[in-house]
Amino acid sequence: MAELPKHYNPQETEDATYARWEESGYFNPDNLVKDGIADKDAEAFSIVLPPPNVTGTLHMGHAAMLAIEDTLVRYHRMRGKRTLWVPGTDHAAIATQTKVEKELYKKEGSTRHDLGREEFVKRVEAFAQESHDTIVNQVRKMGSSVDWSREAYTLDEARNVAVRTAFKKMYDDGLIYRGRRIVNWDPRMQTTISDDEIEWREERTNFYYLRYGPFTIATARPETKFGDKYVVMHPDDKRYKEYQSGQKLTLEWINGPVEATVIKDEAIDMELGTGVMTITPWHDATDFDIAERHNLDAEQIIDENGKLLSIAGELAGMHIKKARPLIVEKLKEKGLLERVDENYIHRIATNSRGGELIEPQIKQQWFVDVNKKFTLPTSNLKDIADGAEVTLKKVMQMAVKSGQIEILPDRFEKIYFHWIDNLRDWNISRQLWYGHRIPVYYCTRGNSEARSSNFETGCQKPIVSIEELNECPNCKGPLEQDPDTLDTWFSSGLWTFSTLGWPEQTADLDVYHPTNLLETGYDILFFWVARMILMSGYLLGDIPFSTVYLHGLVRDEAGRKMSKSLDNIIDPLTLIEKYGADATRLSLIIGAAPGSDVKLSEDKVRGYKNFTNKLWNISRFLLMNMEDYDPGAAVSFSKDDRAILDEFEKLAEEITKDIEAYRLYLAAEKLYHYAWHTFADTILEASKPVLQDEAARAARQHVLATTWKNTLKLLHPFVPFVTEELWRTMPGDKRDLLMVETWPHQPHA
RNA sequence: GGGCGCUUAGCUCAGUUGGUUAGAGCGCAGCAUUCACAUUGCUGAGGUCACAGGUUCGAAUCCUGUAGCGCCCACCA
Repeated sequence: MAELPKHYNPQETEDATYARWEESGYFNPDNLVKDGIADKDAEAFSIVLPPPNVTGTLHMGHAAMLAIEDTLVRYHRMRGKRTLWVPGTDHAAIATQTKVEKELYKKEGSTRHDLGREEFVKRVEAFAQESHDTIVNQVRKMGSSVDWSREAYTLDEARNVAVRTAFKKMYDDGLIYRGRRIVNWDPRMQTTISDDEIEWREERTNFYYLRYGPFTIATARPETKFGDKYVVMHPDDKRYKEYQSGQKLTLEWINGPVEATVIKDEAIDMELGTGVMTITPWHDATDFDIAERHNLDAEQIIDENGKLLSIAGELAGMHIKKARPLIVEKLKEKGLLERVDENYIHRIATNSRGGELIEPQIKQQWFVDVNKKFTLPTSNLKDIADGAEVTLKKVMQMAVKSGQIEILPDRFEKIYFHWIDNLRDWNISRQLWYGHRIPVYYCTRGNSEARSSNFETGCQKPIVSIEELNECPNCKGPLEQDPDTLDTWFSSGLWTFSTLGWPEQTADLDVYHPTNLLETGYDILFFWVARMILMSGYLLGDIPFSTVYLHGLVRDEAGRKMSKSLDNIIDPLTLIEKYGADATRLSLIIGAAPGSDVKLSEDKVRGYKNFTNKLWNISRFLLMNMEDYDPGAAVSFSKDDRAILDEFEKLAEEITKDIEAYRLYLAAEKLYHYAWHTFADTILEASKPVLQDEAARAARQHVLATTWKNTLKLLHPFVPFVTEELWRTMPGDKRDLLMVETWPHQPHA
């Protein structure tokens, strides 16, 4: 038996250990079955890796995610289950495209339009590939036991088929429609974004009270007011009962007299200001809704670059930022400005990916209708019968309300329901070039404005196709594909089953779907988790996973978010190099209850590095006292021997319970305490004289060897590298790899 | 405006359905040096469990209120 070095040096062994795991093939459950490690009809345990964005490198949040998921996966694998963890990456359309556009502008001074669509997409693909390789390397460094043979990308060929299939089915069921609606337009990125991608900020601005005929109206955005020709008040407002709905008034406005129409609508807050407002349906969501209800005209004031249109008269062509003070000046001159409130707090919408101001615009876009009824032919959803008529909203609600999906911590279930209650139709089209192109074609024969026509008859209808089309299937005429791409979450929503082969009815889909667990950050509960429930519910009539485990954010030691501007980012790879992957993993698991943020400091990681060294030295001590150990010899245990074995049994039971209940932080802490302060400080110290005693030595050797081996098993999911390395040195019966050893406690036995 | 959460030792956090003197890690103080490990061991100091009421034989734990911090949602023009 070789003697171990005095200290544990993770750098020397981690990569080789990972290579041994990978070469064994046991990350792939098919091999577990083939080699008899898992029974061929053993229970399955499957999770998908939330695919990291190919926008660069992994951060501490990813490291936390990998640590938690790998711990659970390794536990279930040791429990003898057919365990599958599917890896992959996400094309993250808007984030990736923005990143490449920025670099392009910085390095070459050119825009995507200078390159053209095809060339630009090539550049993005090259960047994505590079990021992908970096990410894959980092995933390995963390020790993640993912099945690389099943790796997927949200934008690869197989996923494209899934996306087009899903789109077509939804379109055919009337759940996807194209419509002119008010959307969130980012003038800088030149694309729309969904409601969820908006980040609201508060800003102190001037609030202008303007004379509008006999009324006073108020606005923070006078530059939108040129075209206002509807004046709206609440139907119950007694102050304005002399005005009738539909009544016309001629009054003096910014660029001369206008004919205004009185509208009565209950959306108006009588308490607020004067209780009267004018509306700008083209550039405000509330106003748009009012206009829709009363069938009013909408006029565009601001163009897609944020500049005023001809309606602004002499200010046409000017950017709204510049124009505002000039408009105010003009209003003042005309005597239309009554007063200004200078301390008004205005909420402004910005793009959460890039921070640019959002300018609402009316645009032709594709939407998913979340309130439209459809029939679910077959349903595995609890409380929804085969053939039931439901809506997407209802599917999302029922999956959680019925208890079929459990969200941890459970307070997020409330947040989830609240979000669904407020959910509006999902804008899925993006004016980006990187992403799944919308699988819709327009026949352009005799129809030069194909995309803006209303598609009533024949081949003037849009053609939705799973296969790529080159000519119109009706008239063989030329086709034009919709230039837009899909919201990245449309493809991510399919992730649990698109990675398993859907739309093919594969064996993987049969065995591993629904997945058991979805572990991700709480910040993407709506973006992703909800969309997966929607897609799986609709396309499969099933849940995508039965448990959702939401981890918190990894913050710096002062509790601040890690960000470039604060320069407080800790790179997981740096930590791994300095302290080892095991110490890094433990520091992200201990003290991290689901849903709560973790504060990370290097001190914490250093502490766990010491712990891995302690484990090393426990083994070292044991080996030094095992030269004459005969694992097969019959021994009789003393009372103390039995006490050690009993105590371990209790520990194993507790750890198992904690892991089953997703209390990883508790399990890890208990193991830490047991290994260090019970096994090393108490049991080993007490064993030193016992090992000197000829009569008691053999039994104690046996107790220490078996207990320590079992402790390594319990520890393995948390600190896989050091335990795997130590496993090689342990005497007695064992499998080659600790990774596929049997868990030392069977629950429900 | 609506909703949710947090507040326990200097710091980071446990405390699983209310039950004996409230725990851990880090940090701090003292002691120990060729013992598996100084990346160590032993000992110790340190808490009116945010505050005020209430329920109970018994409350860090349940209820009500207050304060501070944080998060989510929302069409106050």
